[in-house]
Amino acid sequence: MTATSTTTREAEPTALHTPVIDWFDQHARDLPWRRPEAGAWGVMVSEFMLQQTPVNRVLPVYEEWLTRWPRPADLAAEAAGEAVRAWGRLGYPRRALRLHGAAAAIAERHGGDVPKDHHQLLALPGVGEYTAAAVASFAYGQRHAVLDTNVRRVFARAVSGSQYPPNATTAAERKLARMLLPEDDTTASRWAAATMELGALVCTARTPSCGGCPIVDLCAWRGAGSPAHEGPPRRGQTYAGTDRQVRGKLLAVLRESTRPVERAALDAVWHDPEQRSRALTGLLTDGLVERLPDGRYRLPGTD
DNA sequence: CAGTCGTGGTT
DNA sequence: TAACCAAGACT
Repeated sequence: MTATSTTTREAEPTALHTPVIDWFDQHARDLPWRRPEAGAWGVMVSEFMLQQTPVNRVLPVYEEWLTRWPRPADLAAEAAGEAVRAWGRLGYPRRALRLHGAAAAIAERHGGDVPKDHHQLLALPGVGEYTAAAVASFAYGQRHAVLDTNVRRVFARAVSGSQYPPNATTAAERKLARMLLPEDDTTASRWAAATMELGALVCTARTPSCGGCPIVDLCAWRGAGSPAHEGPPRRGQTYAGTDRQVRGKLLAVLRESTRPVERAALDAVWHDPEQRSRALTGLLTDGLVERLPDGRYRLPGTD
């Protein structure tokens, strides 16, 4: 026997794998981007949409996009403004612009196929550390540490014994995630999806369902008596009255209009002229809005 | 590294 | 009801 009798009471890193993956086999949601027919492009589209937007709101828009633009080249052939319009009310519409840009880069540089290489993925607009790892892992079955907010919370609790992870991803978290990663690609990919799902369904931020957790007996946070988060409040951003709200209102007008709109129509969305102007300038700078020679406005490239 | 960037459901 | 939260990226 490999007598790995440790003197500590810490579980072996691999002790978490089987219960979490078995739980995933039983409880994984049947999401469209997890089905084989989704392909790498489906996975990539879903990852963009899921950046800061809940699954339930993504589902219908995802279906629309994949039906309308089944391949990256299909999206790349459209005006960027069409992507912004089809983004609907998912929020953070710059993601639509970036996804359109990623599709164009894939069409031009990668022969129309979502690249498999992690470094090439990272080079695409809108693809950061998380999304590159997620696409490589979920679409191509590669072995990557996939650190999203769910996984970070699961690790913070189960391993580090904290209620919440740090505000920003730390080097220590990356190191831990790599240490916990199963050796073979297939299991690692499964592990990534399973830990994410566990965080989304059981080990939730507000009120975790520890009764249904497959690793509750191994959880360091539970073992410590579920201590409350220490330190300053983790976030706090009001939305009402911010430039973001004004930008949202402006863009909503343009999204819903097939035709270019007059400046007056945009001015009607907000009372404060200064903030209005600042928001519109920001949208123009970001490339989310286009100003025509006649002074009207529209989503970029739309007729 | 902290600020910015949408939107809507839940507590 | 105000605050929190949701598969982040970018500057």
